[in-house]
Amino acid sequence: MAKTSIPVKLTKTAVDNAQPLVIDGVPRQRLYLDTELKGFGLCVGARTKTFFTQRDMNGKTVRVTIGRYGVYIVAQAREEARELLIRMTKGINPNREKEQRRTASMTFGEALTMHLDSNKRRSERTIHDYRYLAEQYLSDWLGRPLIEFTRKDCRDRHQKIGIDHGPYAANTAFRVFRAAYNSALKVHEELGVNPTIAVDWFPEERRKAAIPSVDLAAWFREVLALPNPVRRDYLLFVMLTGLRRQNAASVRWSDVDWANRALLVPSPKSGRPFQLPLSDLLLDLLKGRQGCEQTKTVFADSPWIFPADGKTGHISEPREDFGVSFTIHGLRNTFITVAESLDISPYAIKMLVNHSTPDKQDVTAGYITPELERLRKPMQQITDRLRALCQGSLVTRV
DNA sequence: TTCTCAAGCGGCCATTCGGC
DNA sequence: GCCGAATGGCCGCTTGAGAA
Repeated sequence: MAKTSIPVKLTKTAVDNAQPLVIDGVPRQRLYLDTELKGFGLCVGARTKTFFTQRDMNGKTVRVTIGRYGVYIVAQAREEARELLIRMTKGINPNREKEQRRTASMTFGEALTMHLDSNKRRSERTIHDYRYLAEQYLSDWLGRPLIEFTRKDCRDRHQKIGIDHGPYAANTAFRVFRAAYNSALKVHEELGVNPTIAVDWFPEERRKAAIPSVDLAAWFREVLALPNPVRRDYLLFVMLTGLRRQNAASVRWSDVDWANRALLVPSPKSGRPFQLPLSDLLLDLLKGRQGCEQTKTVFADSPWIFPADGKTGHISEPREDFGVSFTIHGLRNTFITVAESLDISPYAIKMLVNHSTPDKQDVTAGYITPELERLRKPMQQITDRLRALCQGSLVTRV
């Protein structure tokens, strides 16, 4: 069997010639142990040659890395090894020392730099925002070692920022601190639990961009006046289904279950395919699309309900010059807002808009057919309310 | 679409273990 | 003290959930 360690006088020539062990064509580490200075050696891997020292301490072998060949020449490594061995003889474990030094010295600023410099791709905007937040709200913490921060420090500072600058500033500033700390924690396990665990986060309102109910009638009139029927029907479809815009844009005729009056959404963001009940108005809309001249002629072979010229073959980001300002996602928010204004359970709303629910992990059941009938009534209620709002008949009551 | 965060995976390397 | 093997951690990469 090939030896994994070889006694040799470590010289430049010996190190240059040192090769890793190769078993079945796979390179494995091989140790070259110096015959001149006991405890000094070279670890040769597939790509690197690393000097080390090794000595038994308290019954266990402690091996300390000196550095890579190329950075160190043999003489420098041997000298370093000699010093390390002297200290190890005195009972000092250099690995423990190294660990403690690293932990004790890394500051919040360094951790933040490490976090932002990591190989994860981040936009310029993100980097700018993180730096701004750290310098704006935690500037006096940047030079402080992470190991010094306590849970009380984090909790108190978060509260103070909240009072001085508002809850959103406090939360975002501490998200930055948390991320930087967690990055450091990947390197320094000794840092322990992230002290932001003690932060009493301020509640945040989810930003919504629903079309105000008073504007819905005007919006509806503008939609009906659109010259392109595909765009017109797409906007109404998003509003009436509450689907995410990509899911709505990519629905196919084969996704429509006419018999069960349902639409299959095969790949929503949640990952779980689900069936959405189709209200009367949605069925009418889809039948209208089927009967449309454009569908029968120009897009006769298209699998898409909202076909378009272009790479995907279906509609993409329609931008219309509307009097009523809105976004496509805002139509989904409008659906949710209207649903919330009705006497519909939060669970049913979550199911309808495909948000995560407590039973989310149950993906083995496939499509959620048992939910379909339970959701049919609330879906019809939402559609009826949206129709009334669009026709302007409920504006004064909502 | 963009971003954070978490988790999984494989390859490689630093460190530890245990027998001699 | 030496030696071979095992272990565990780091790194790069990918994927996916969730939020906005």
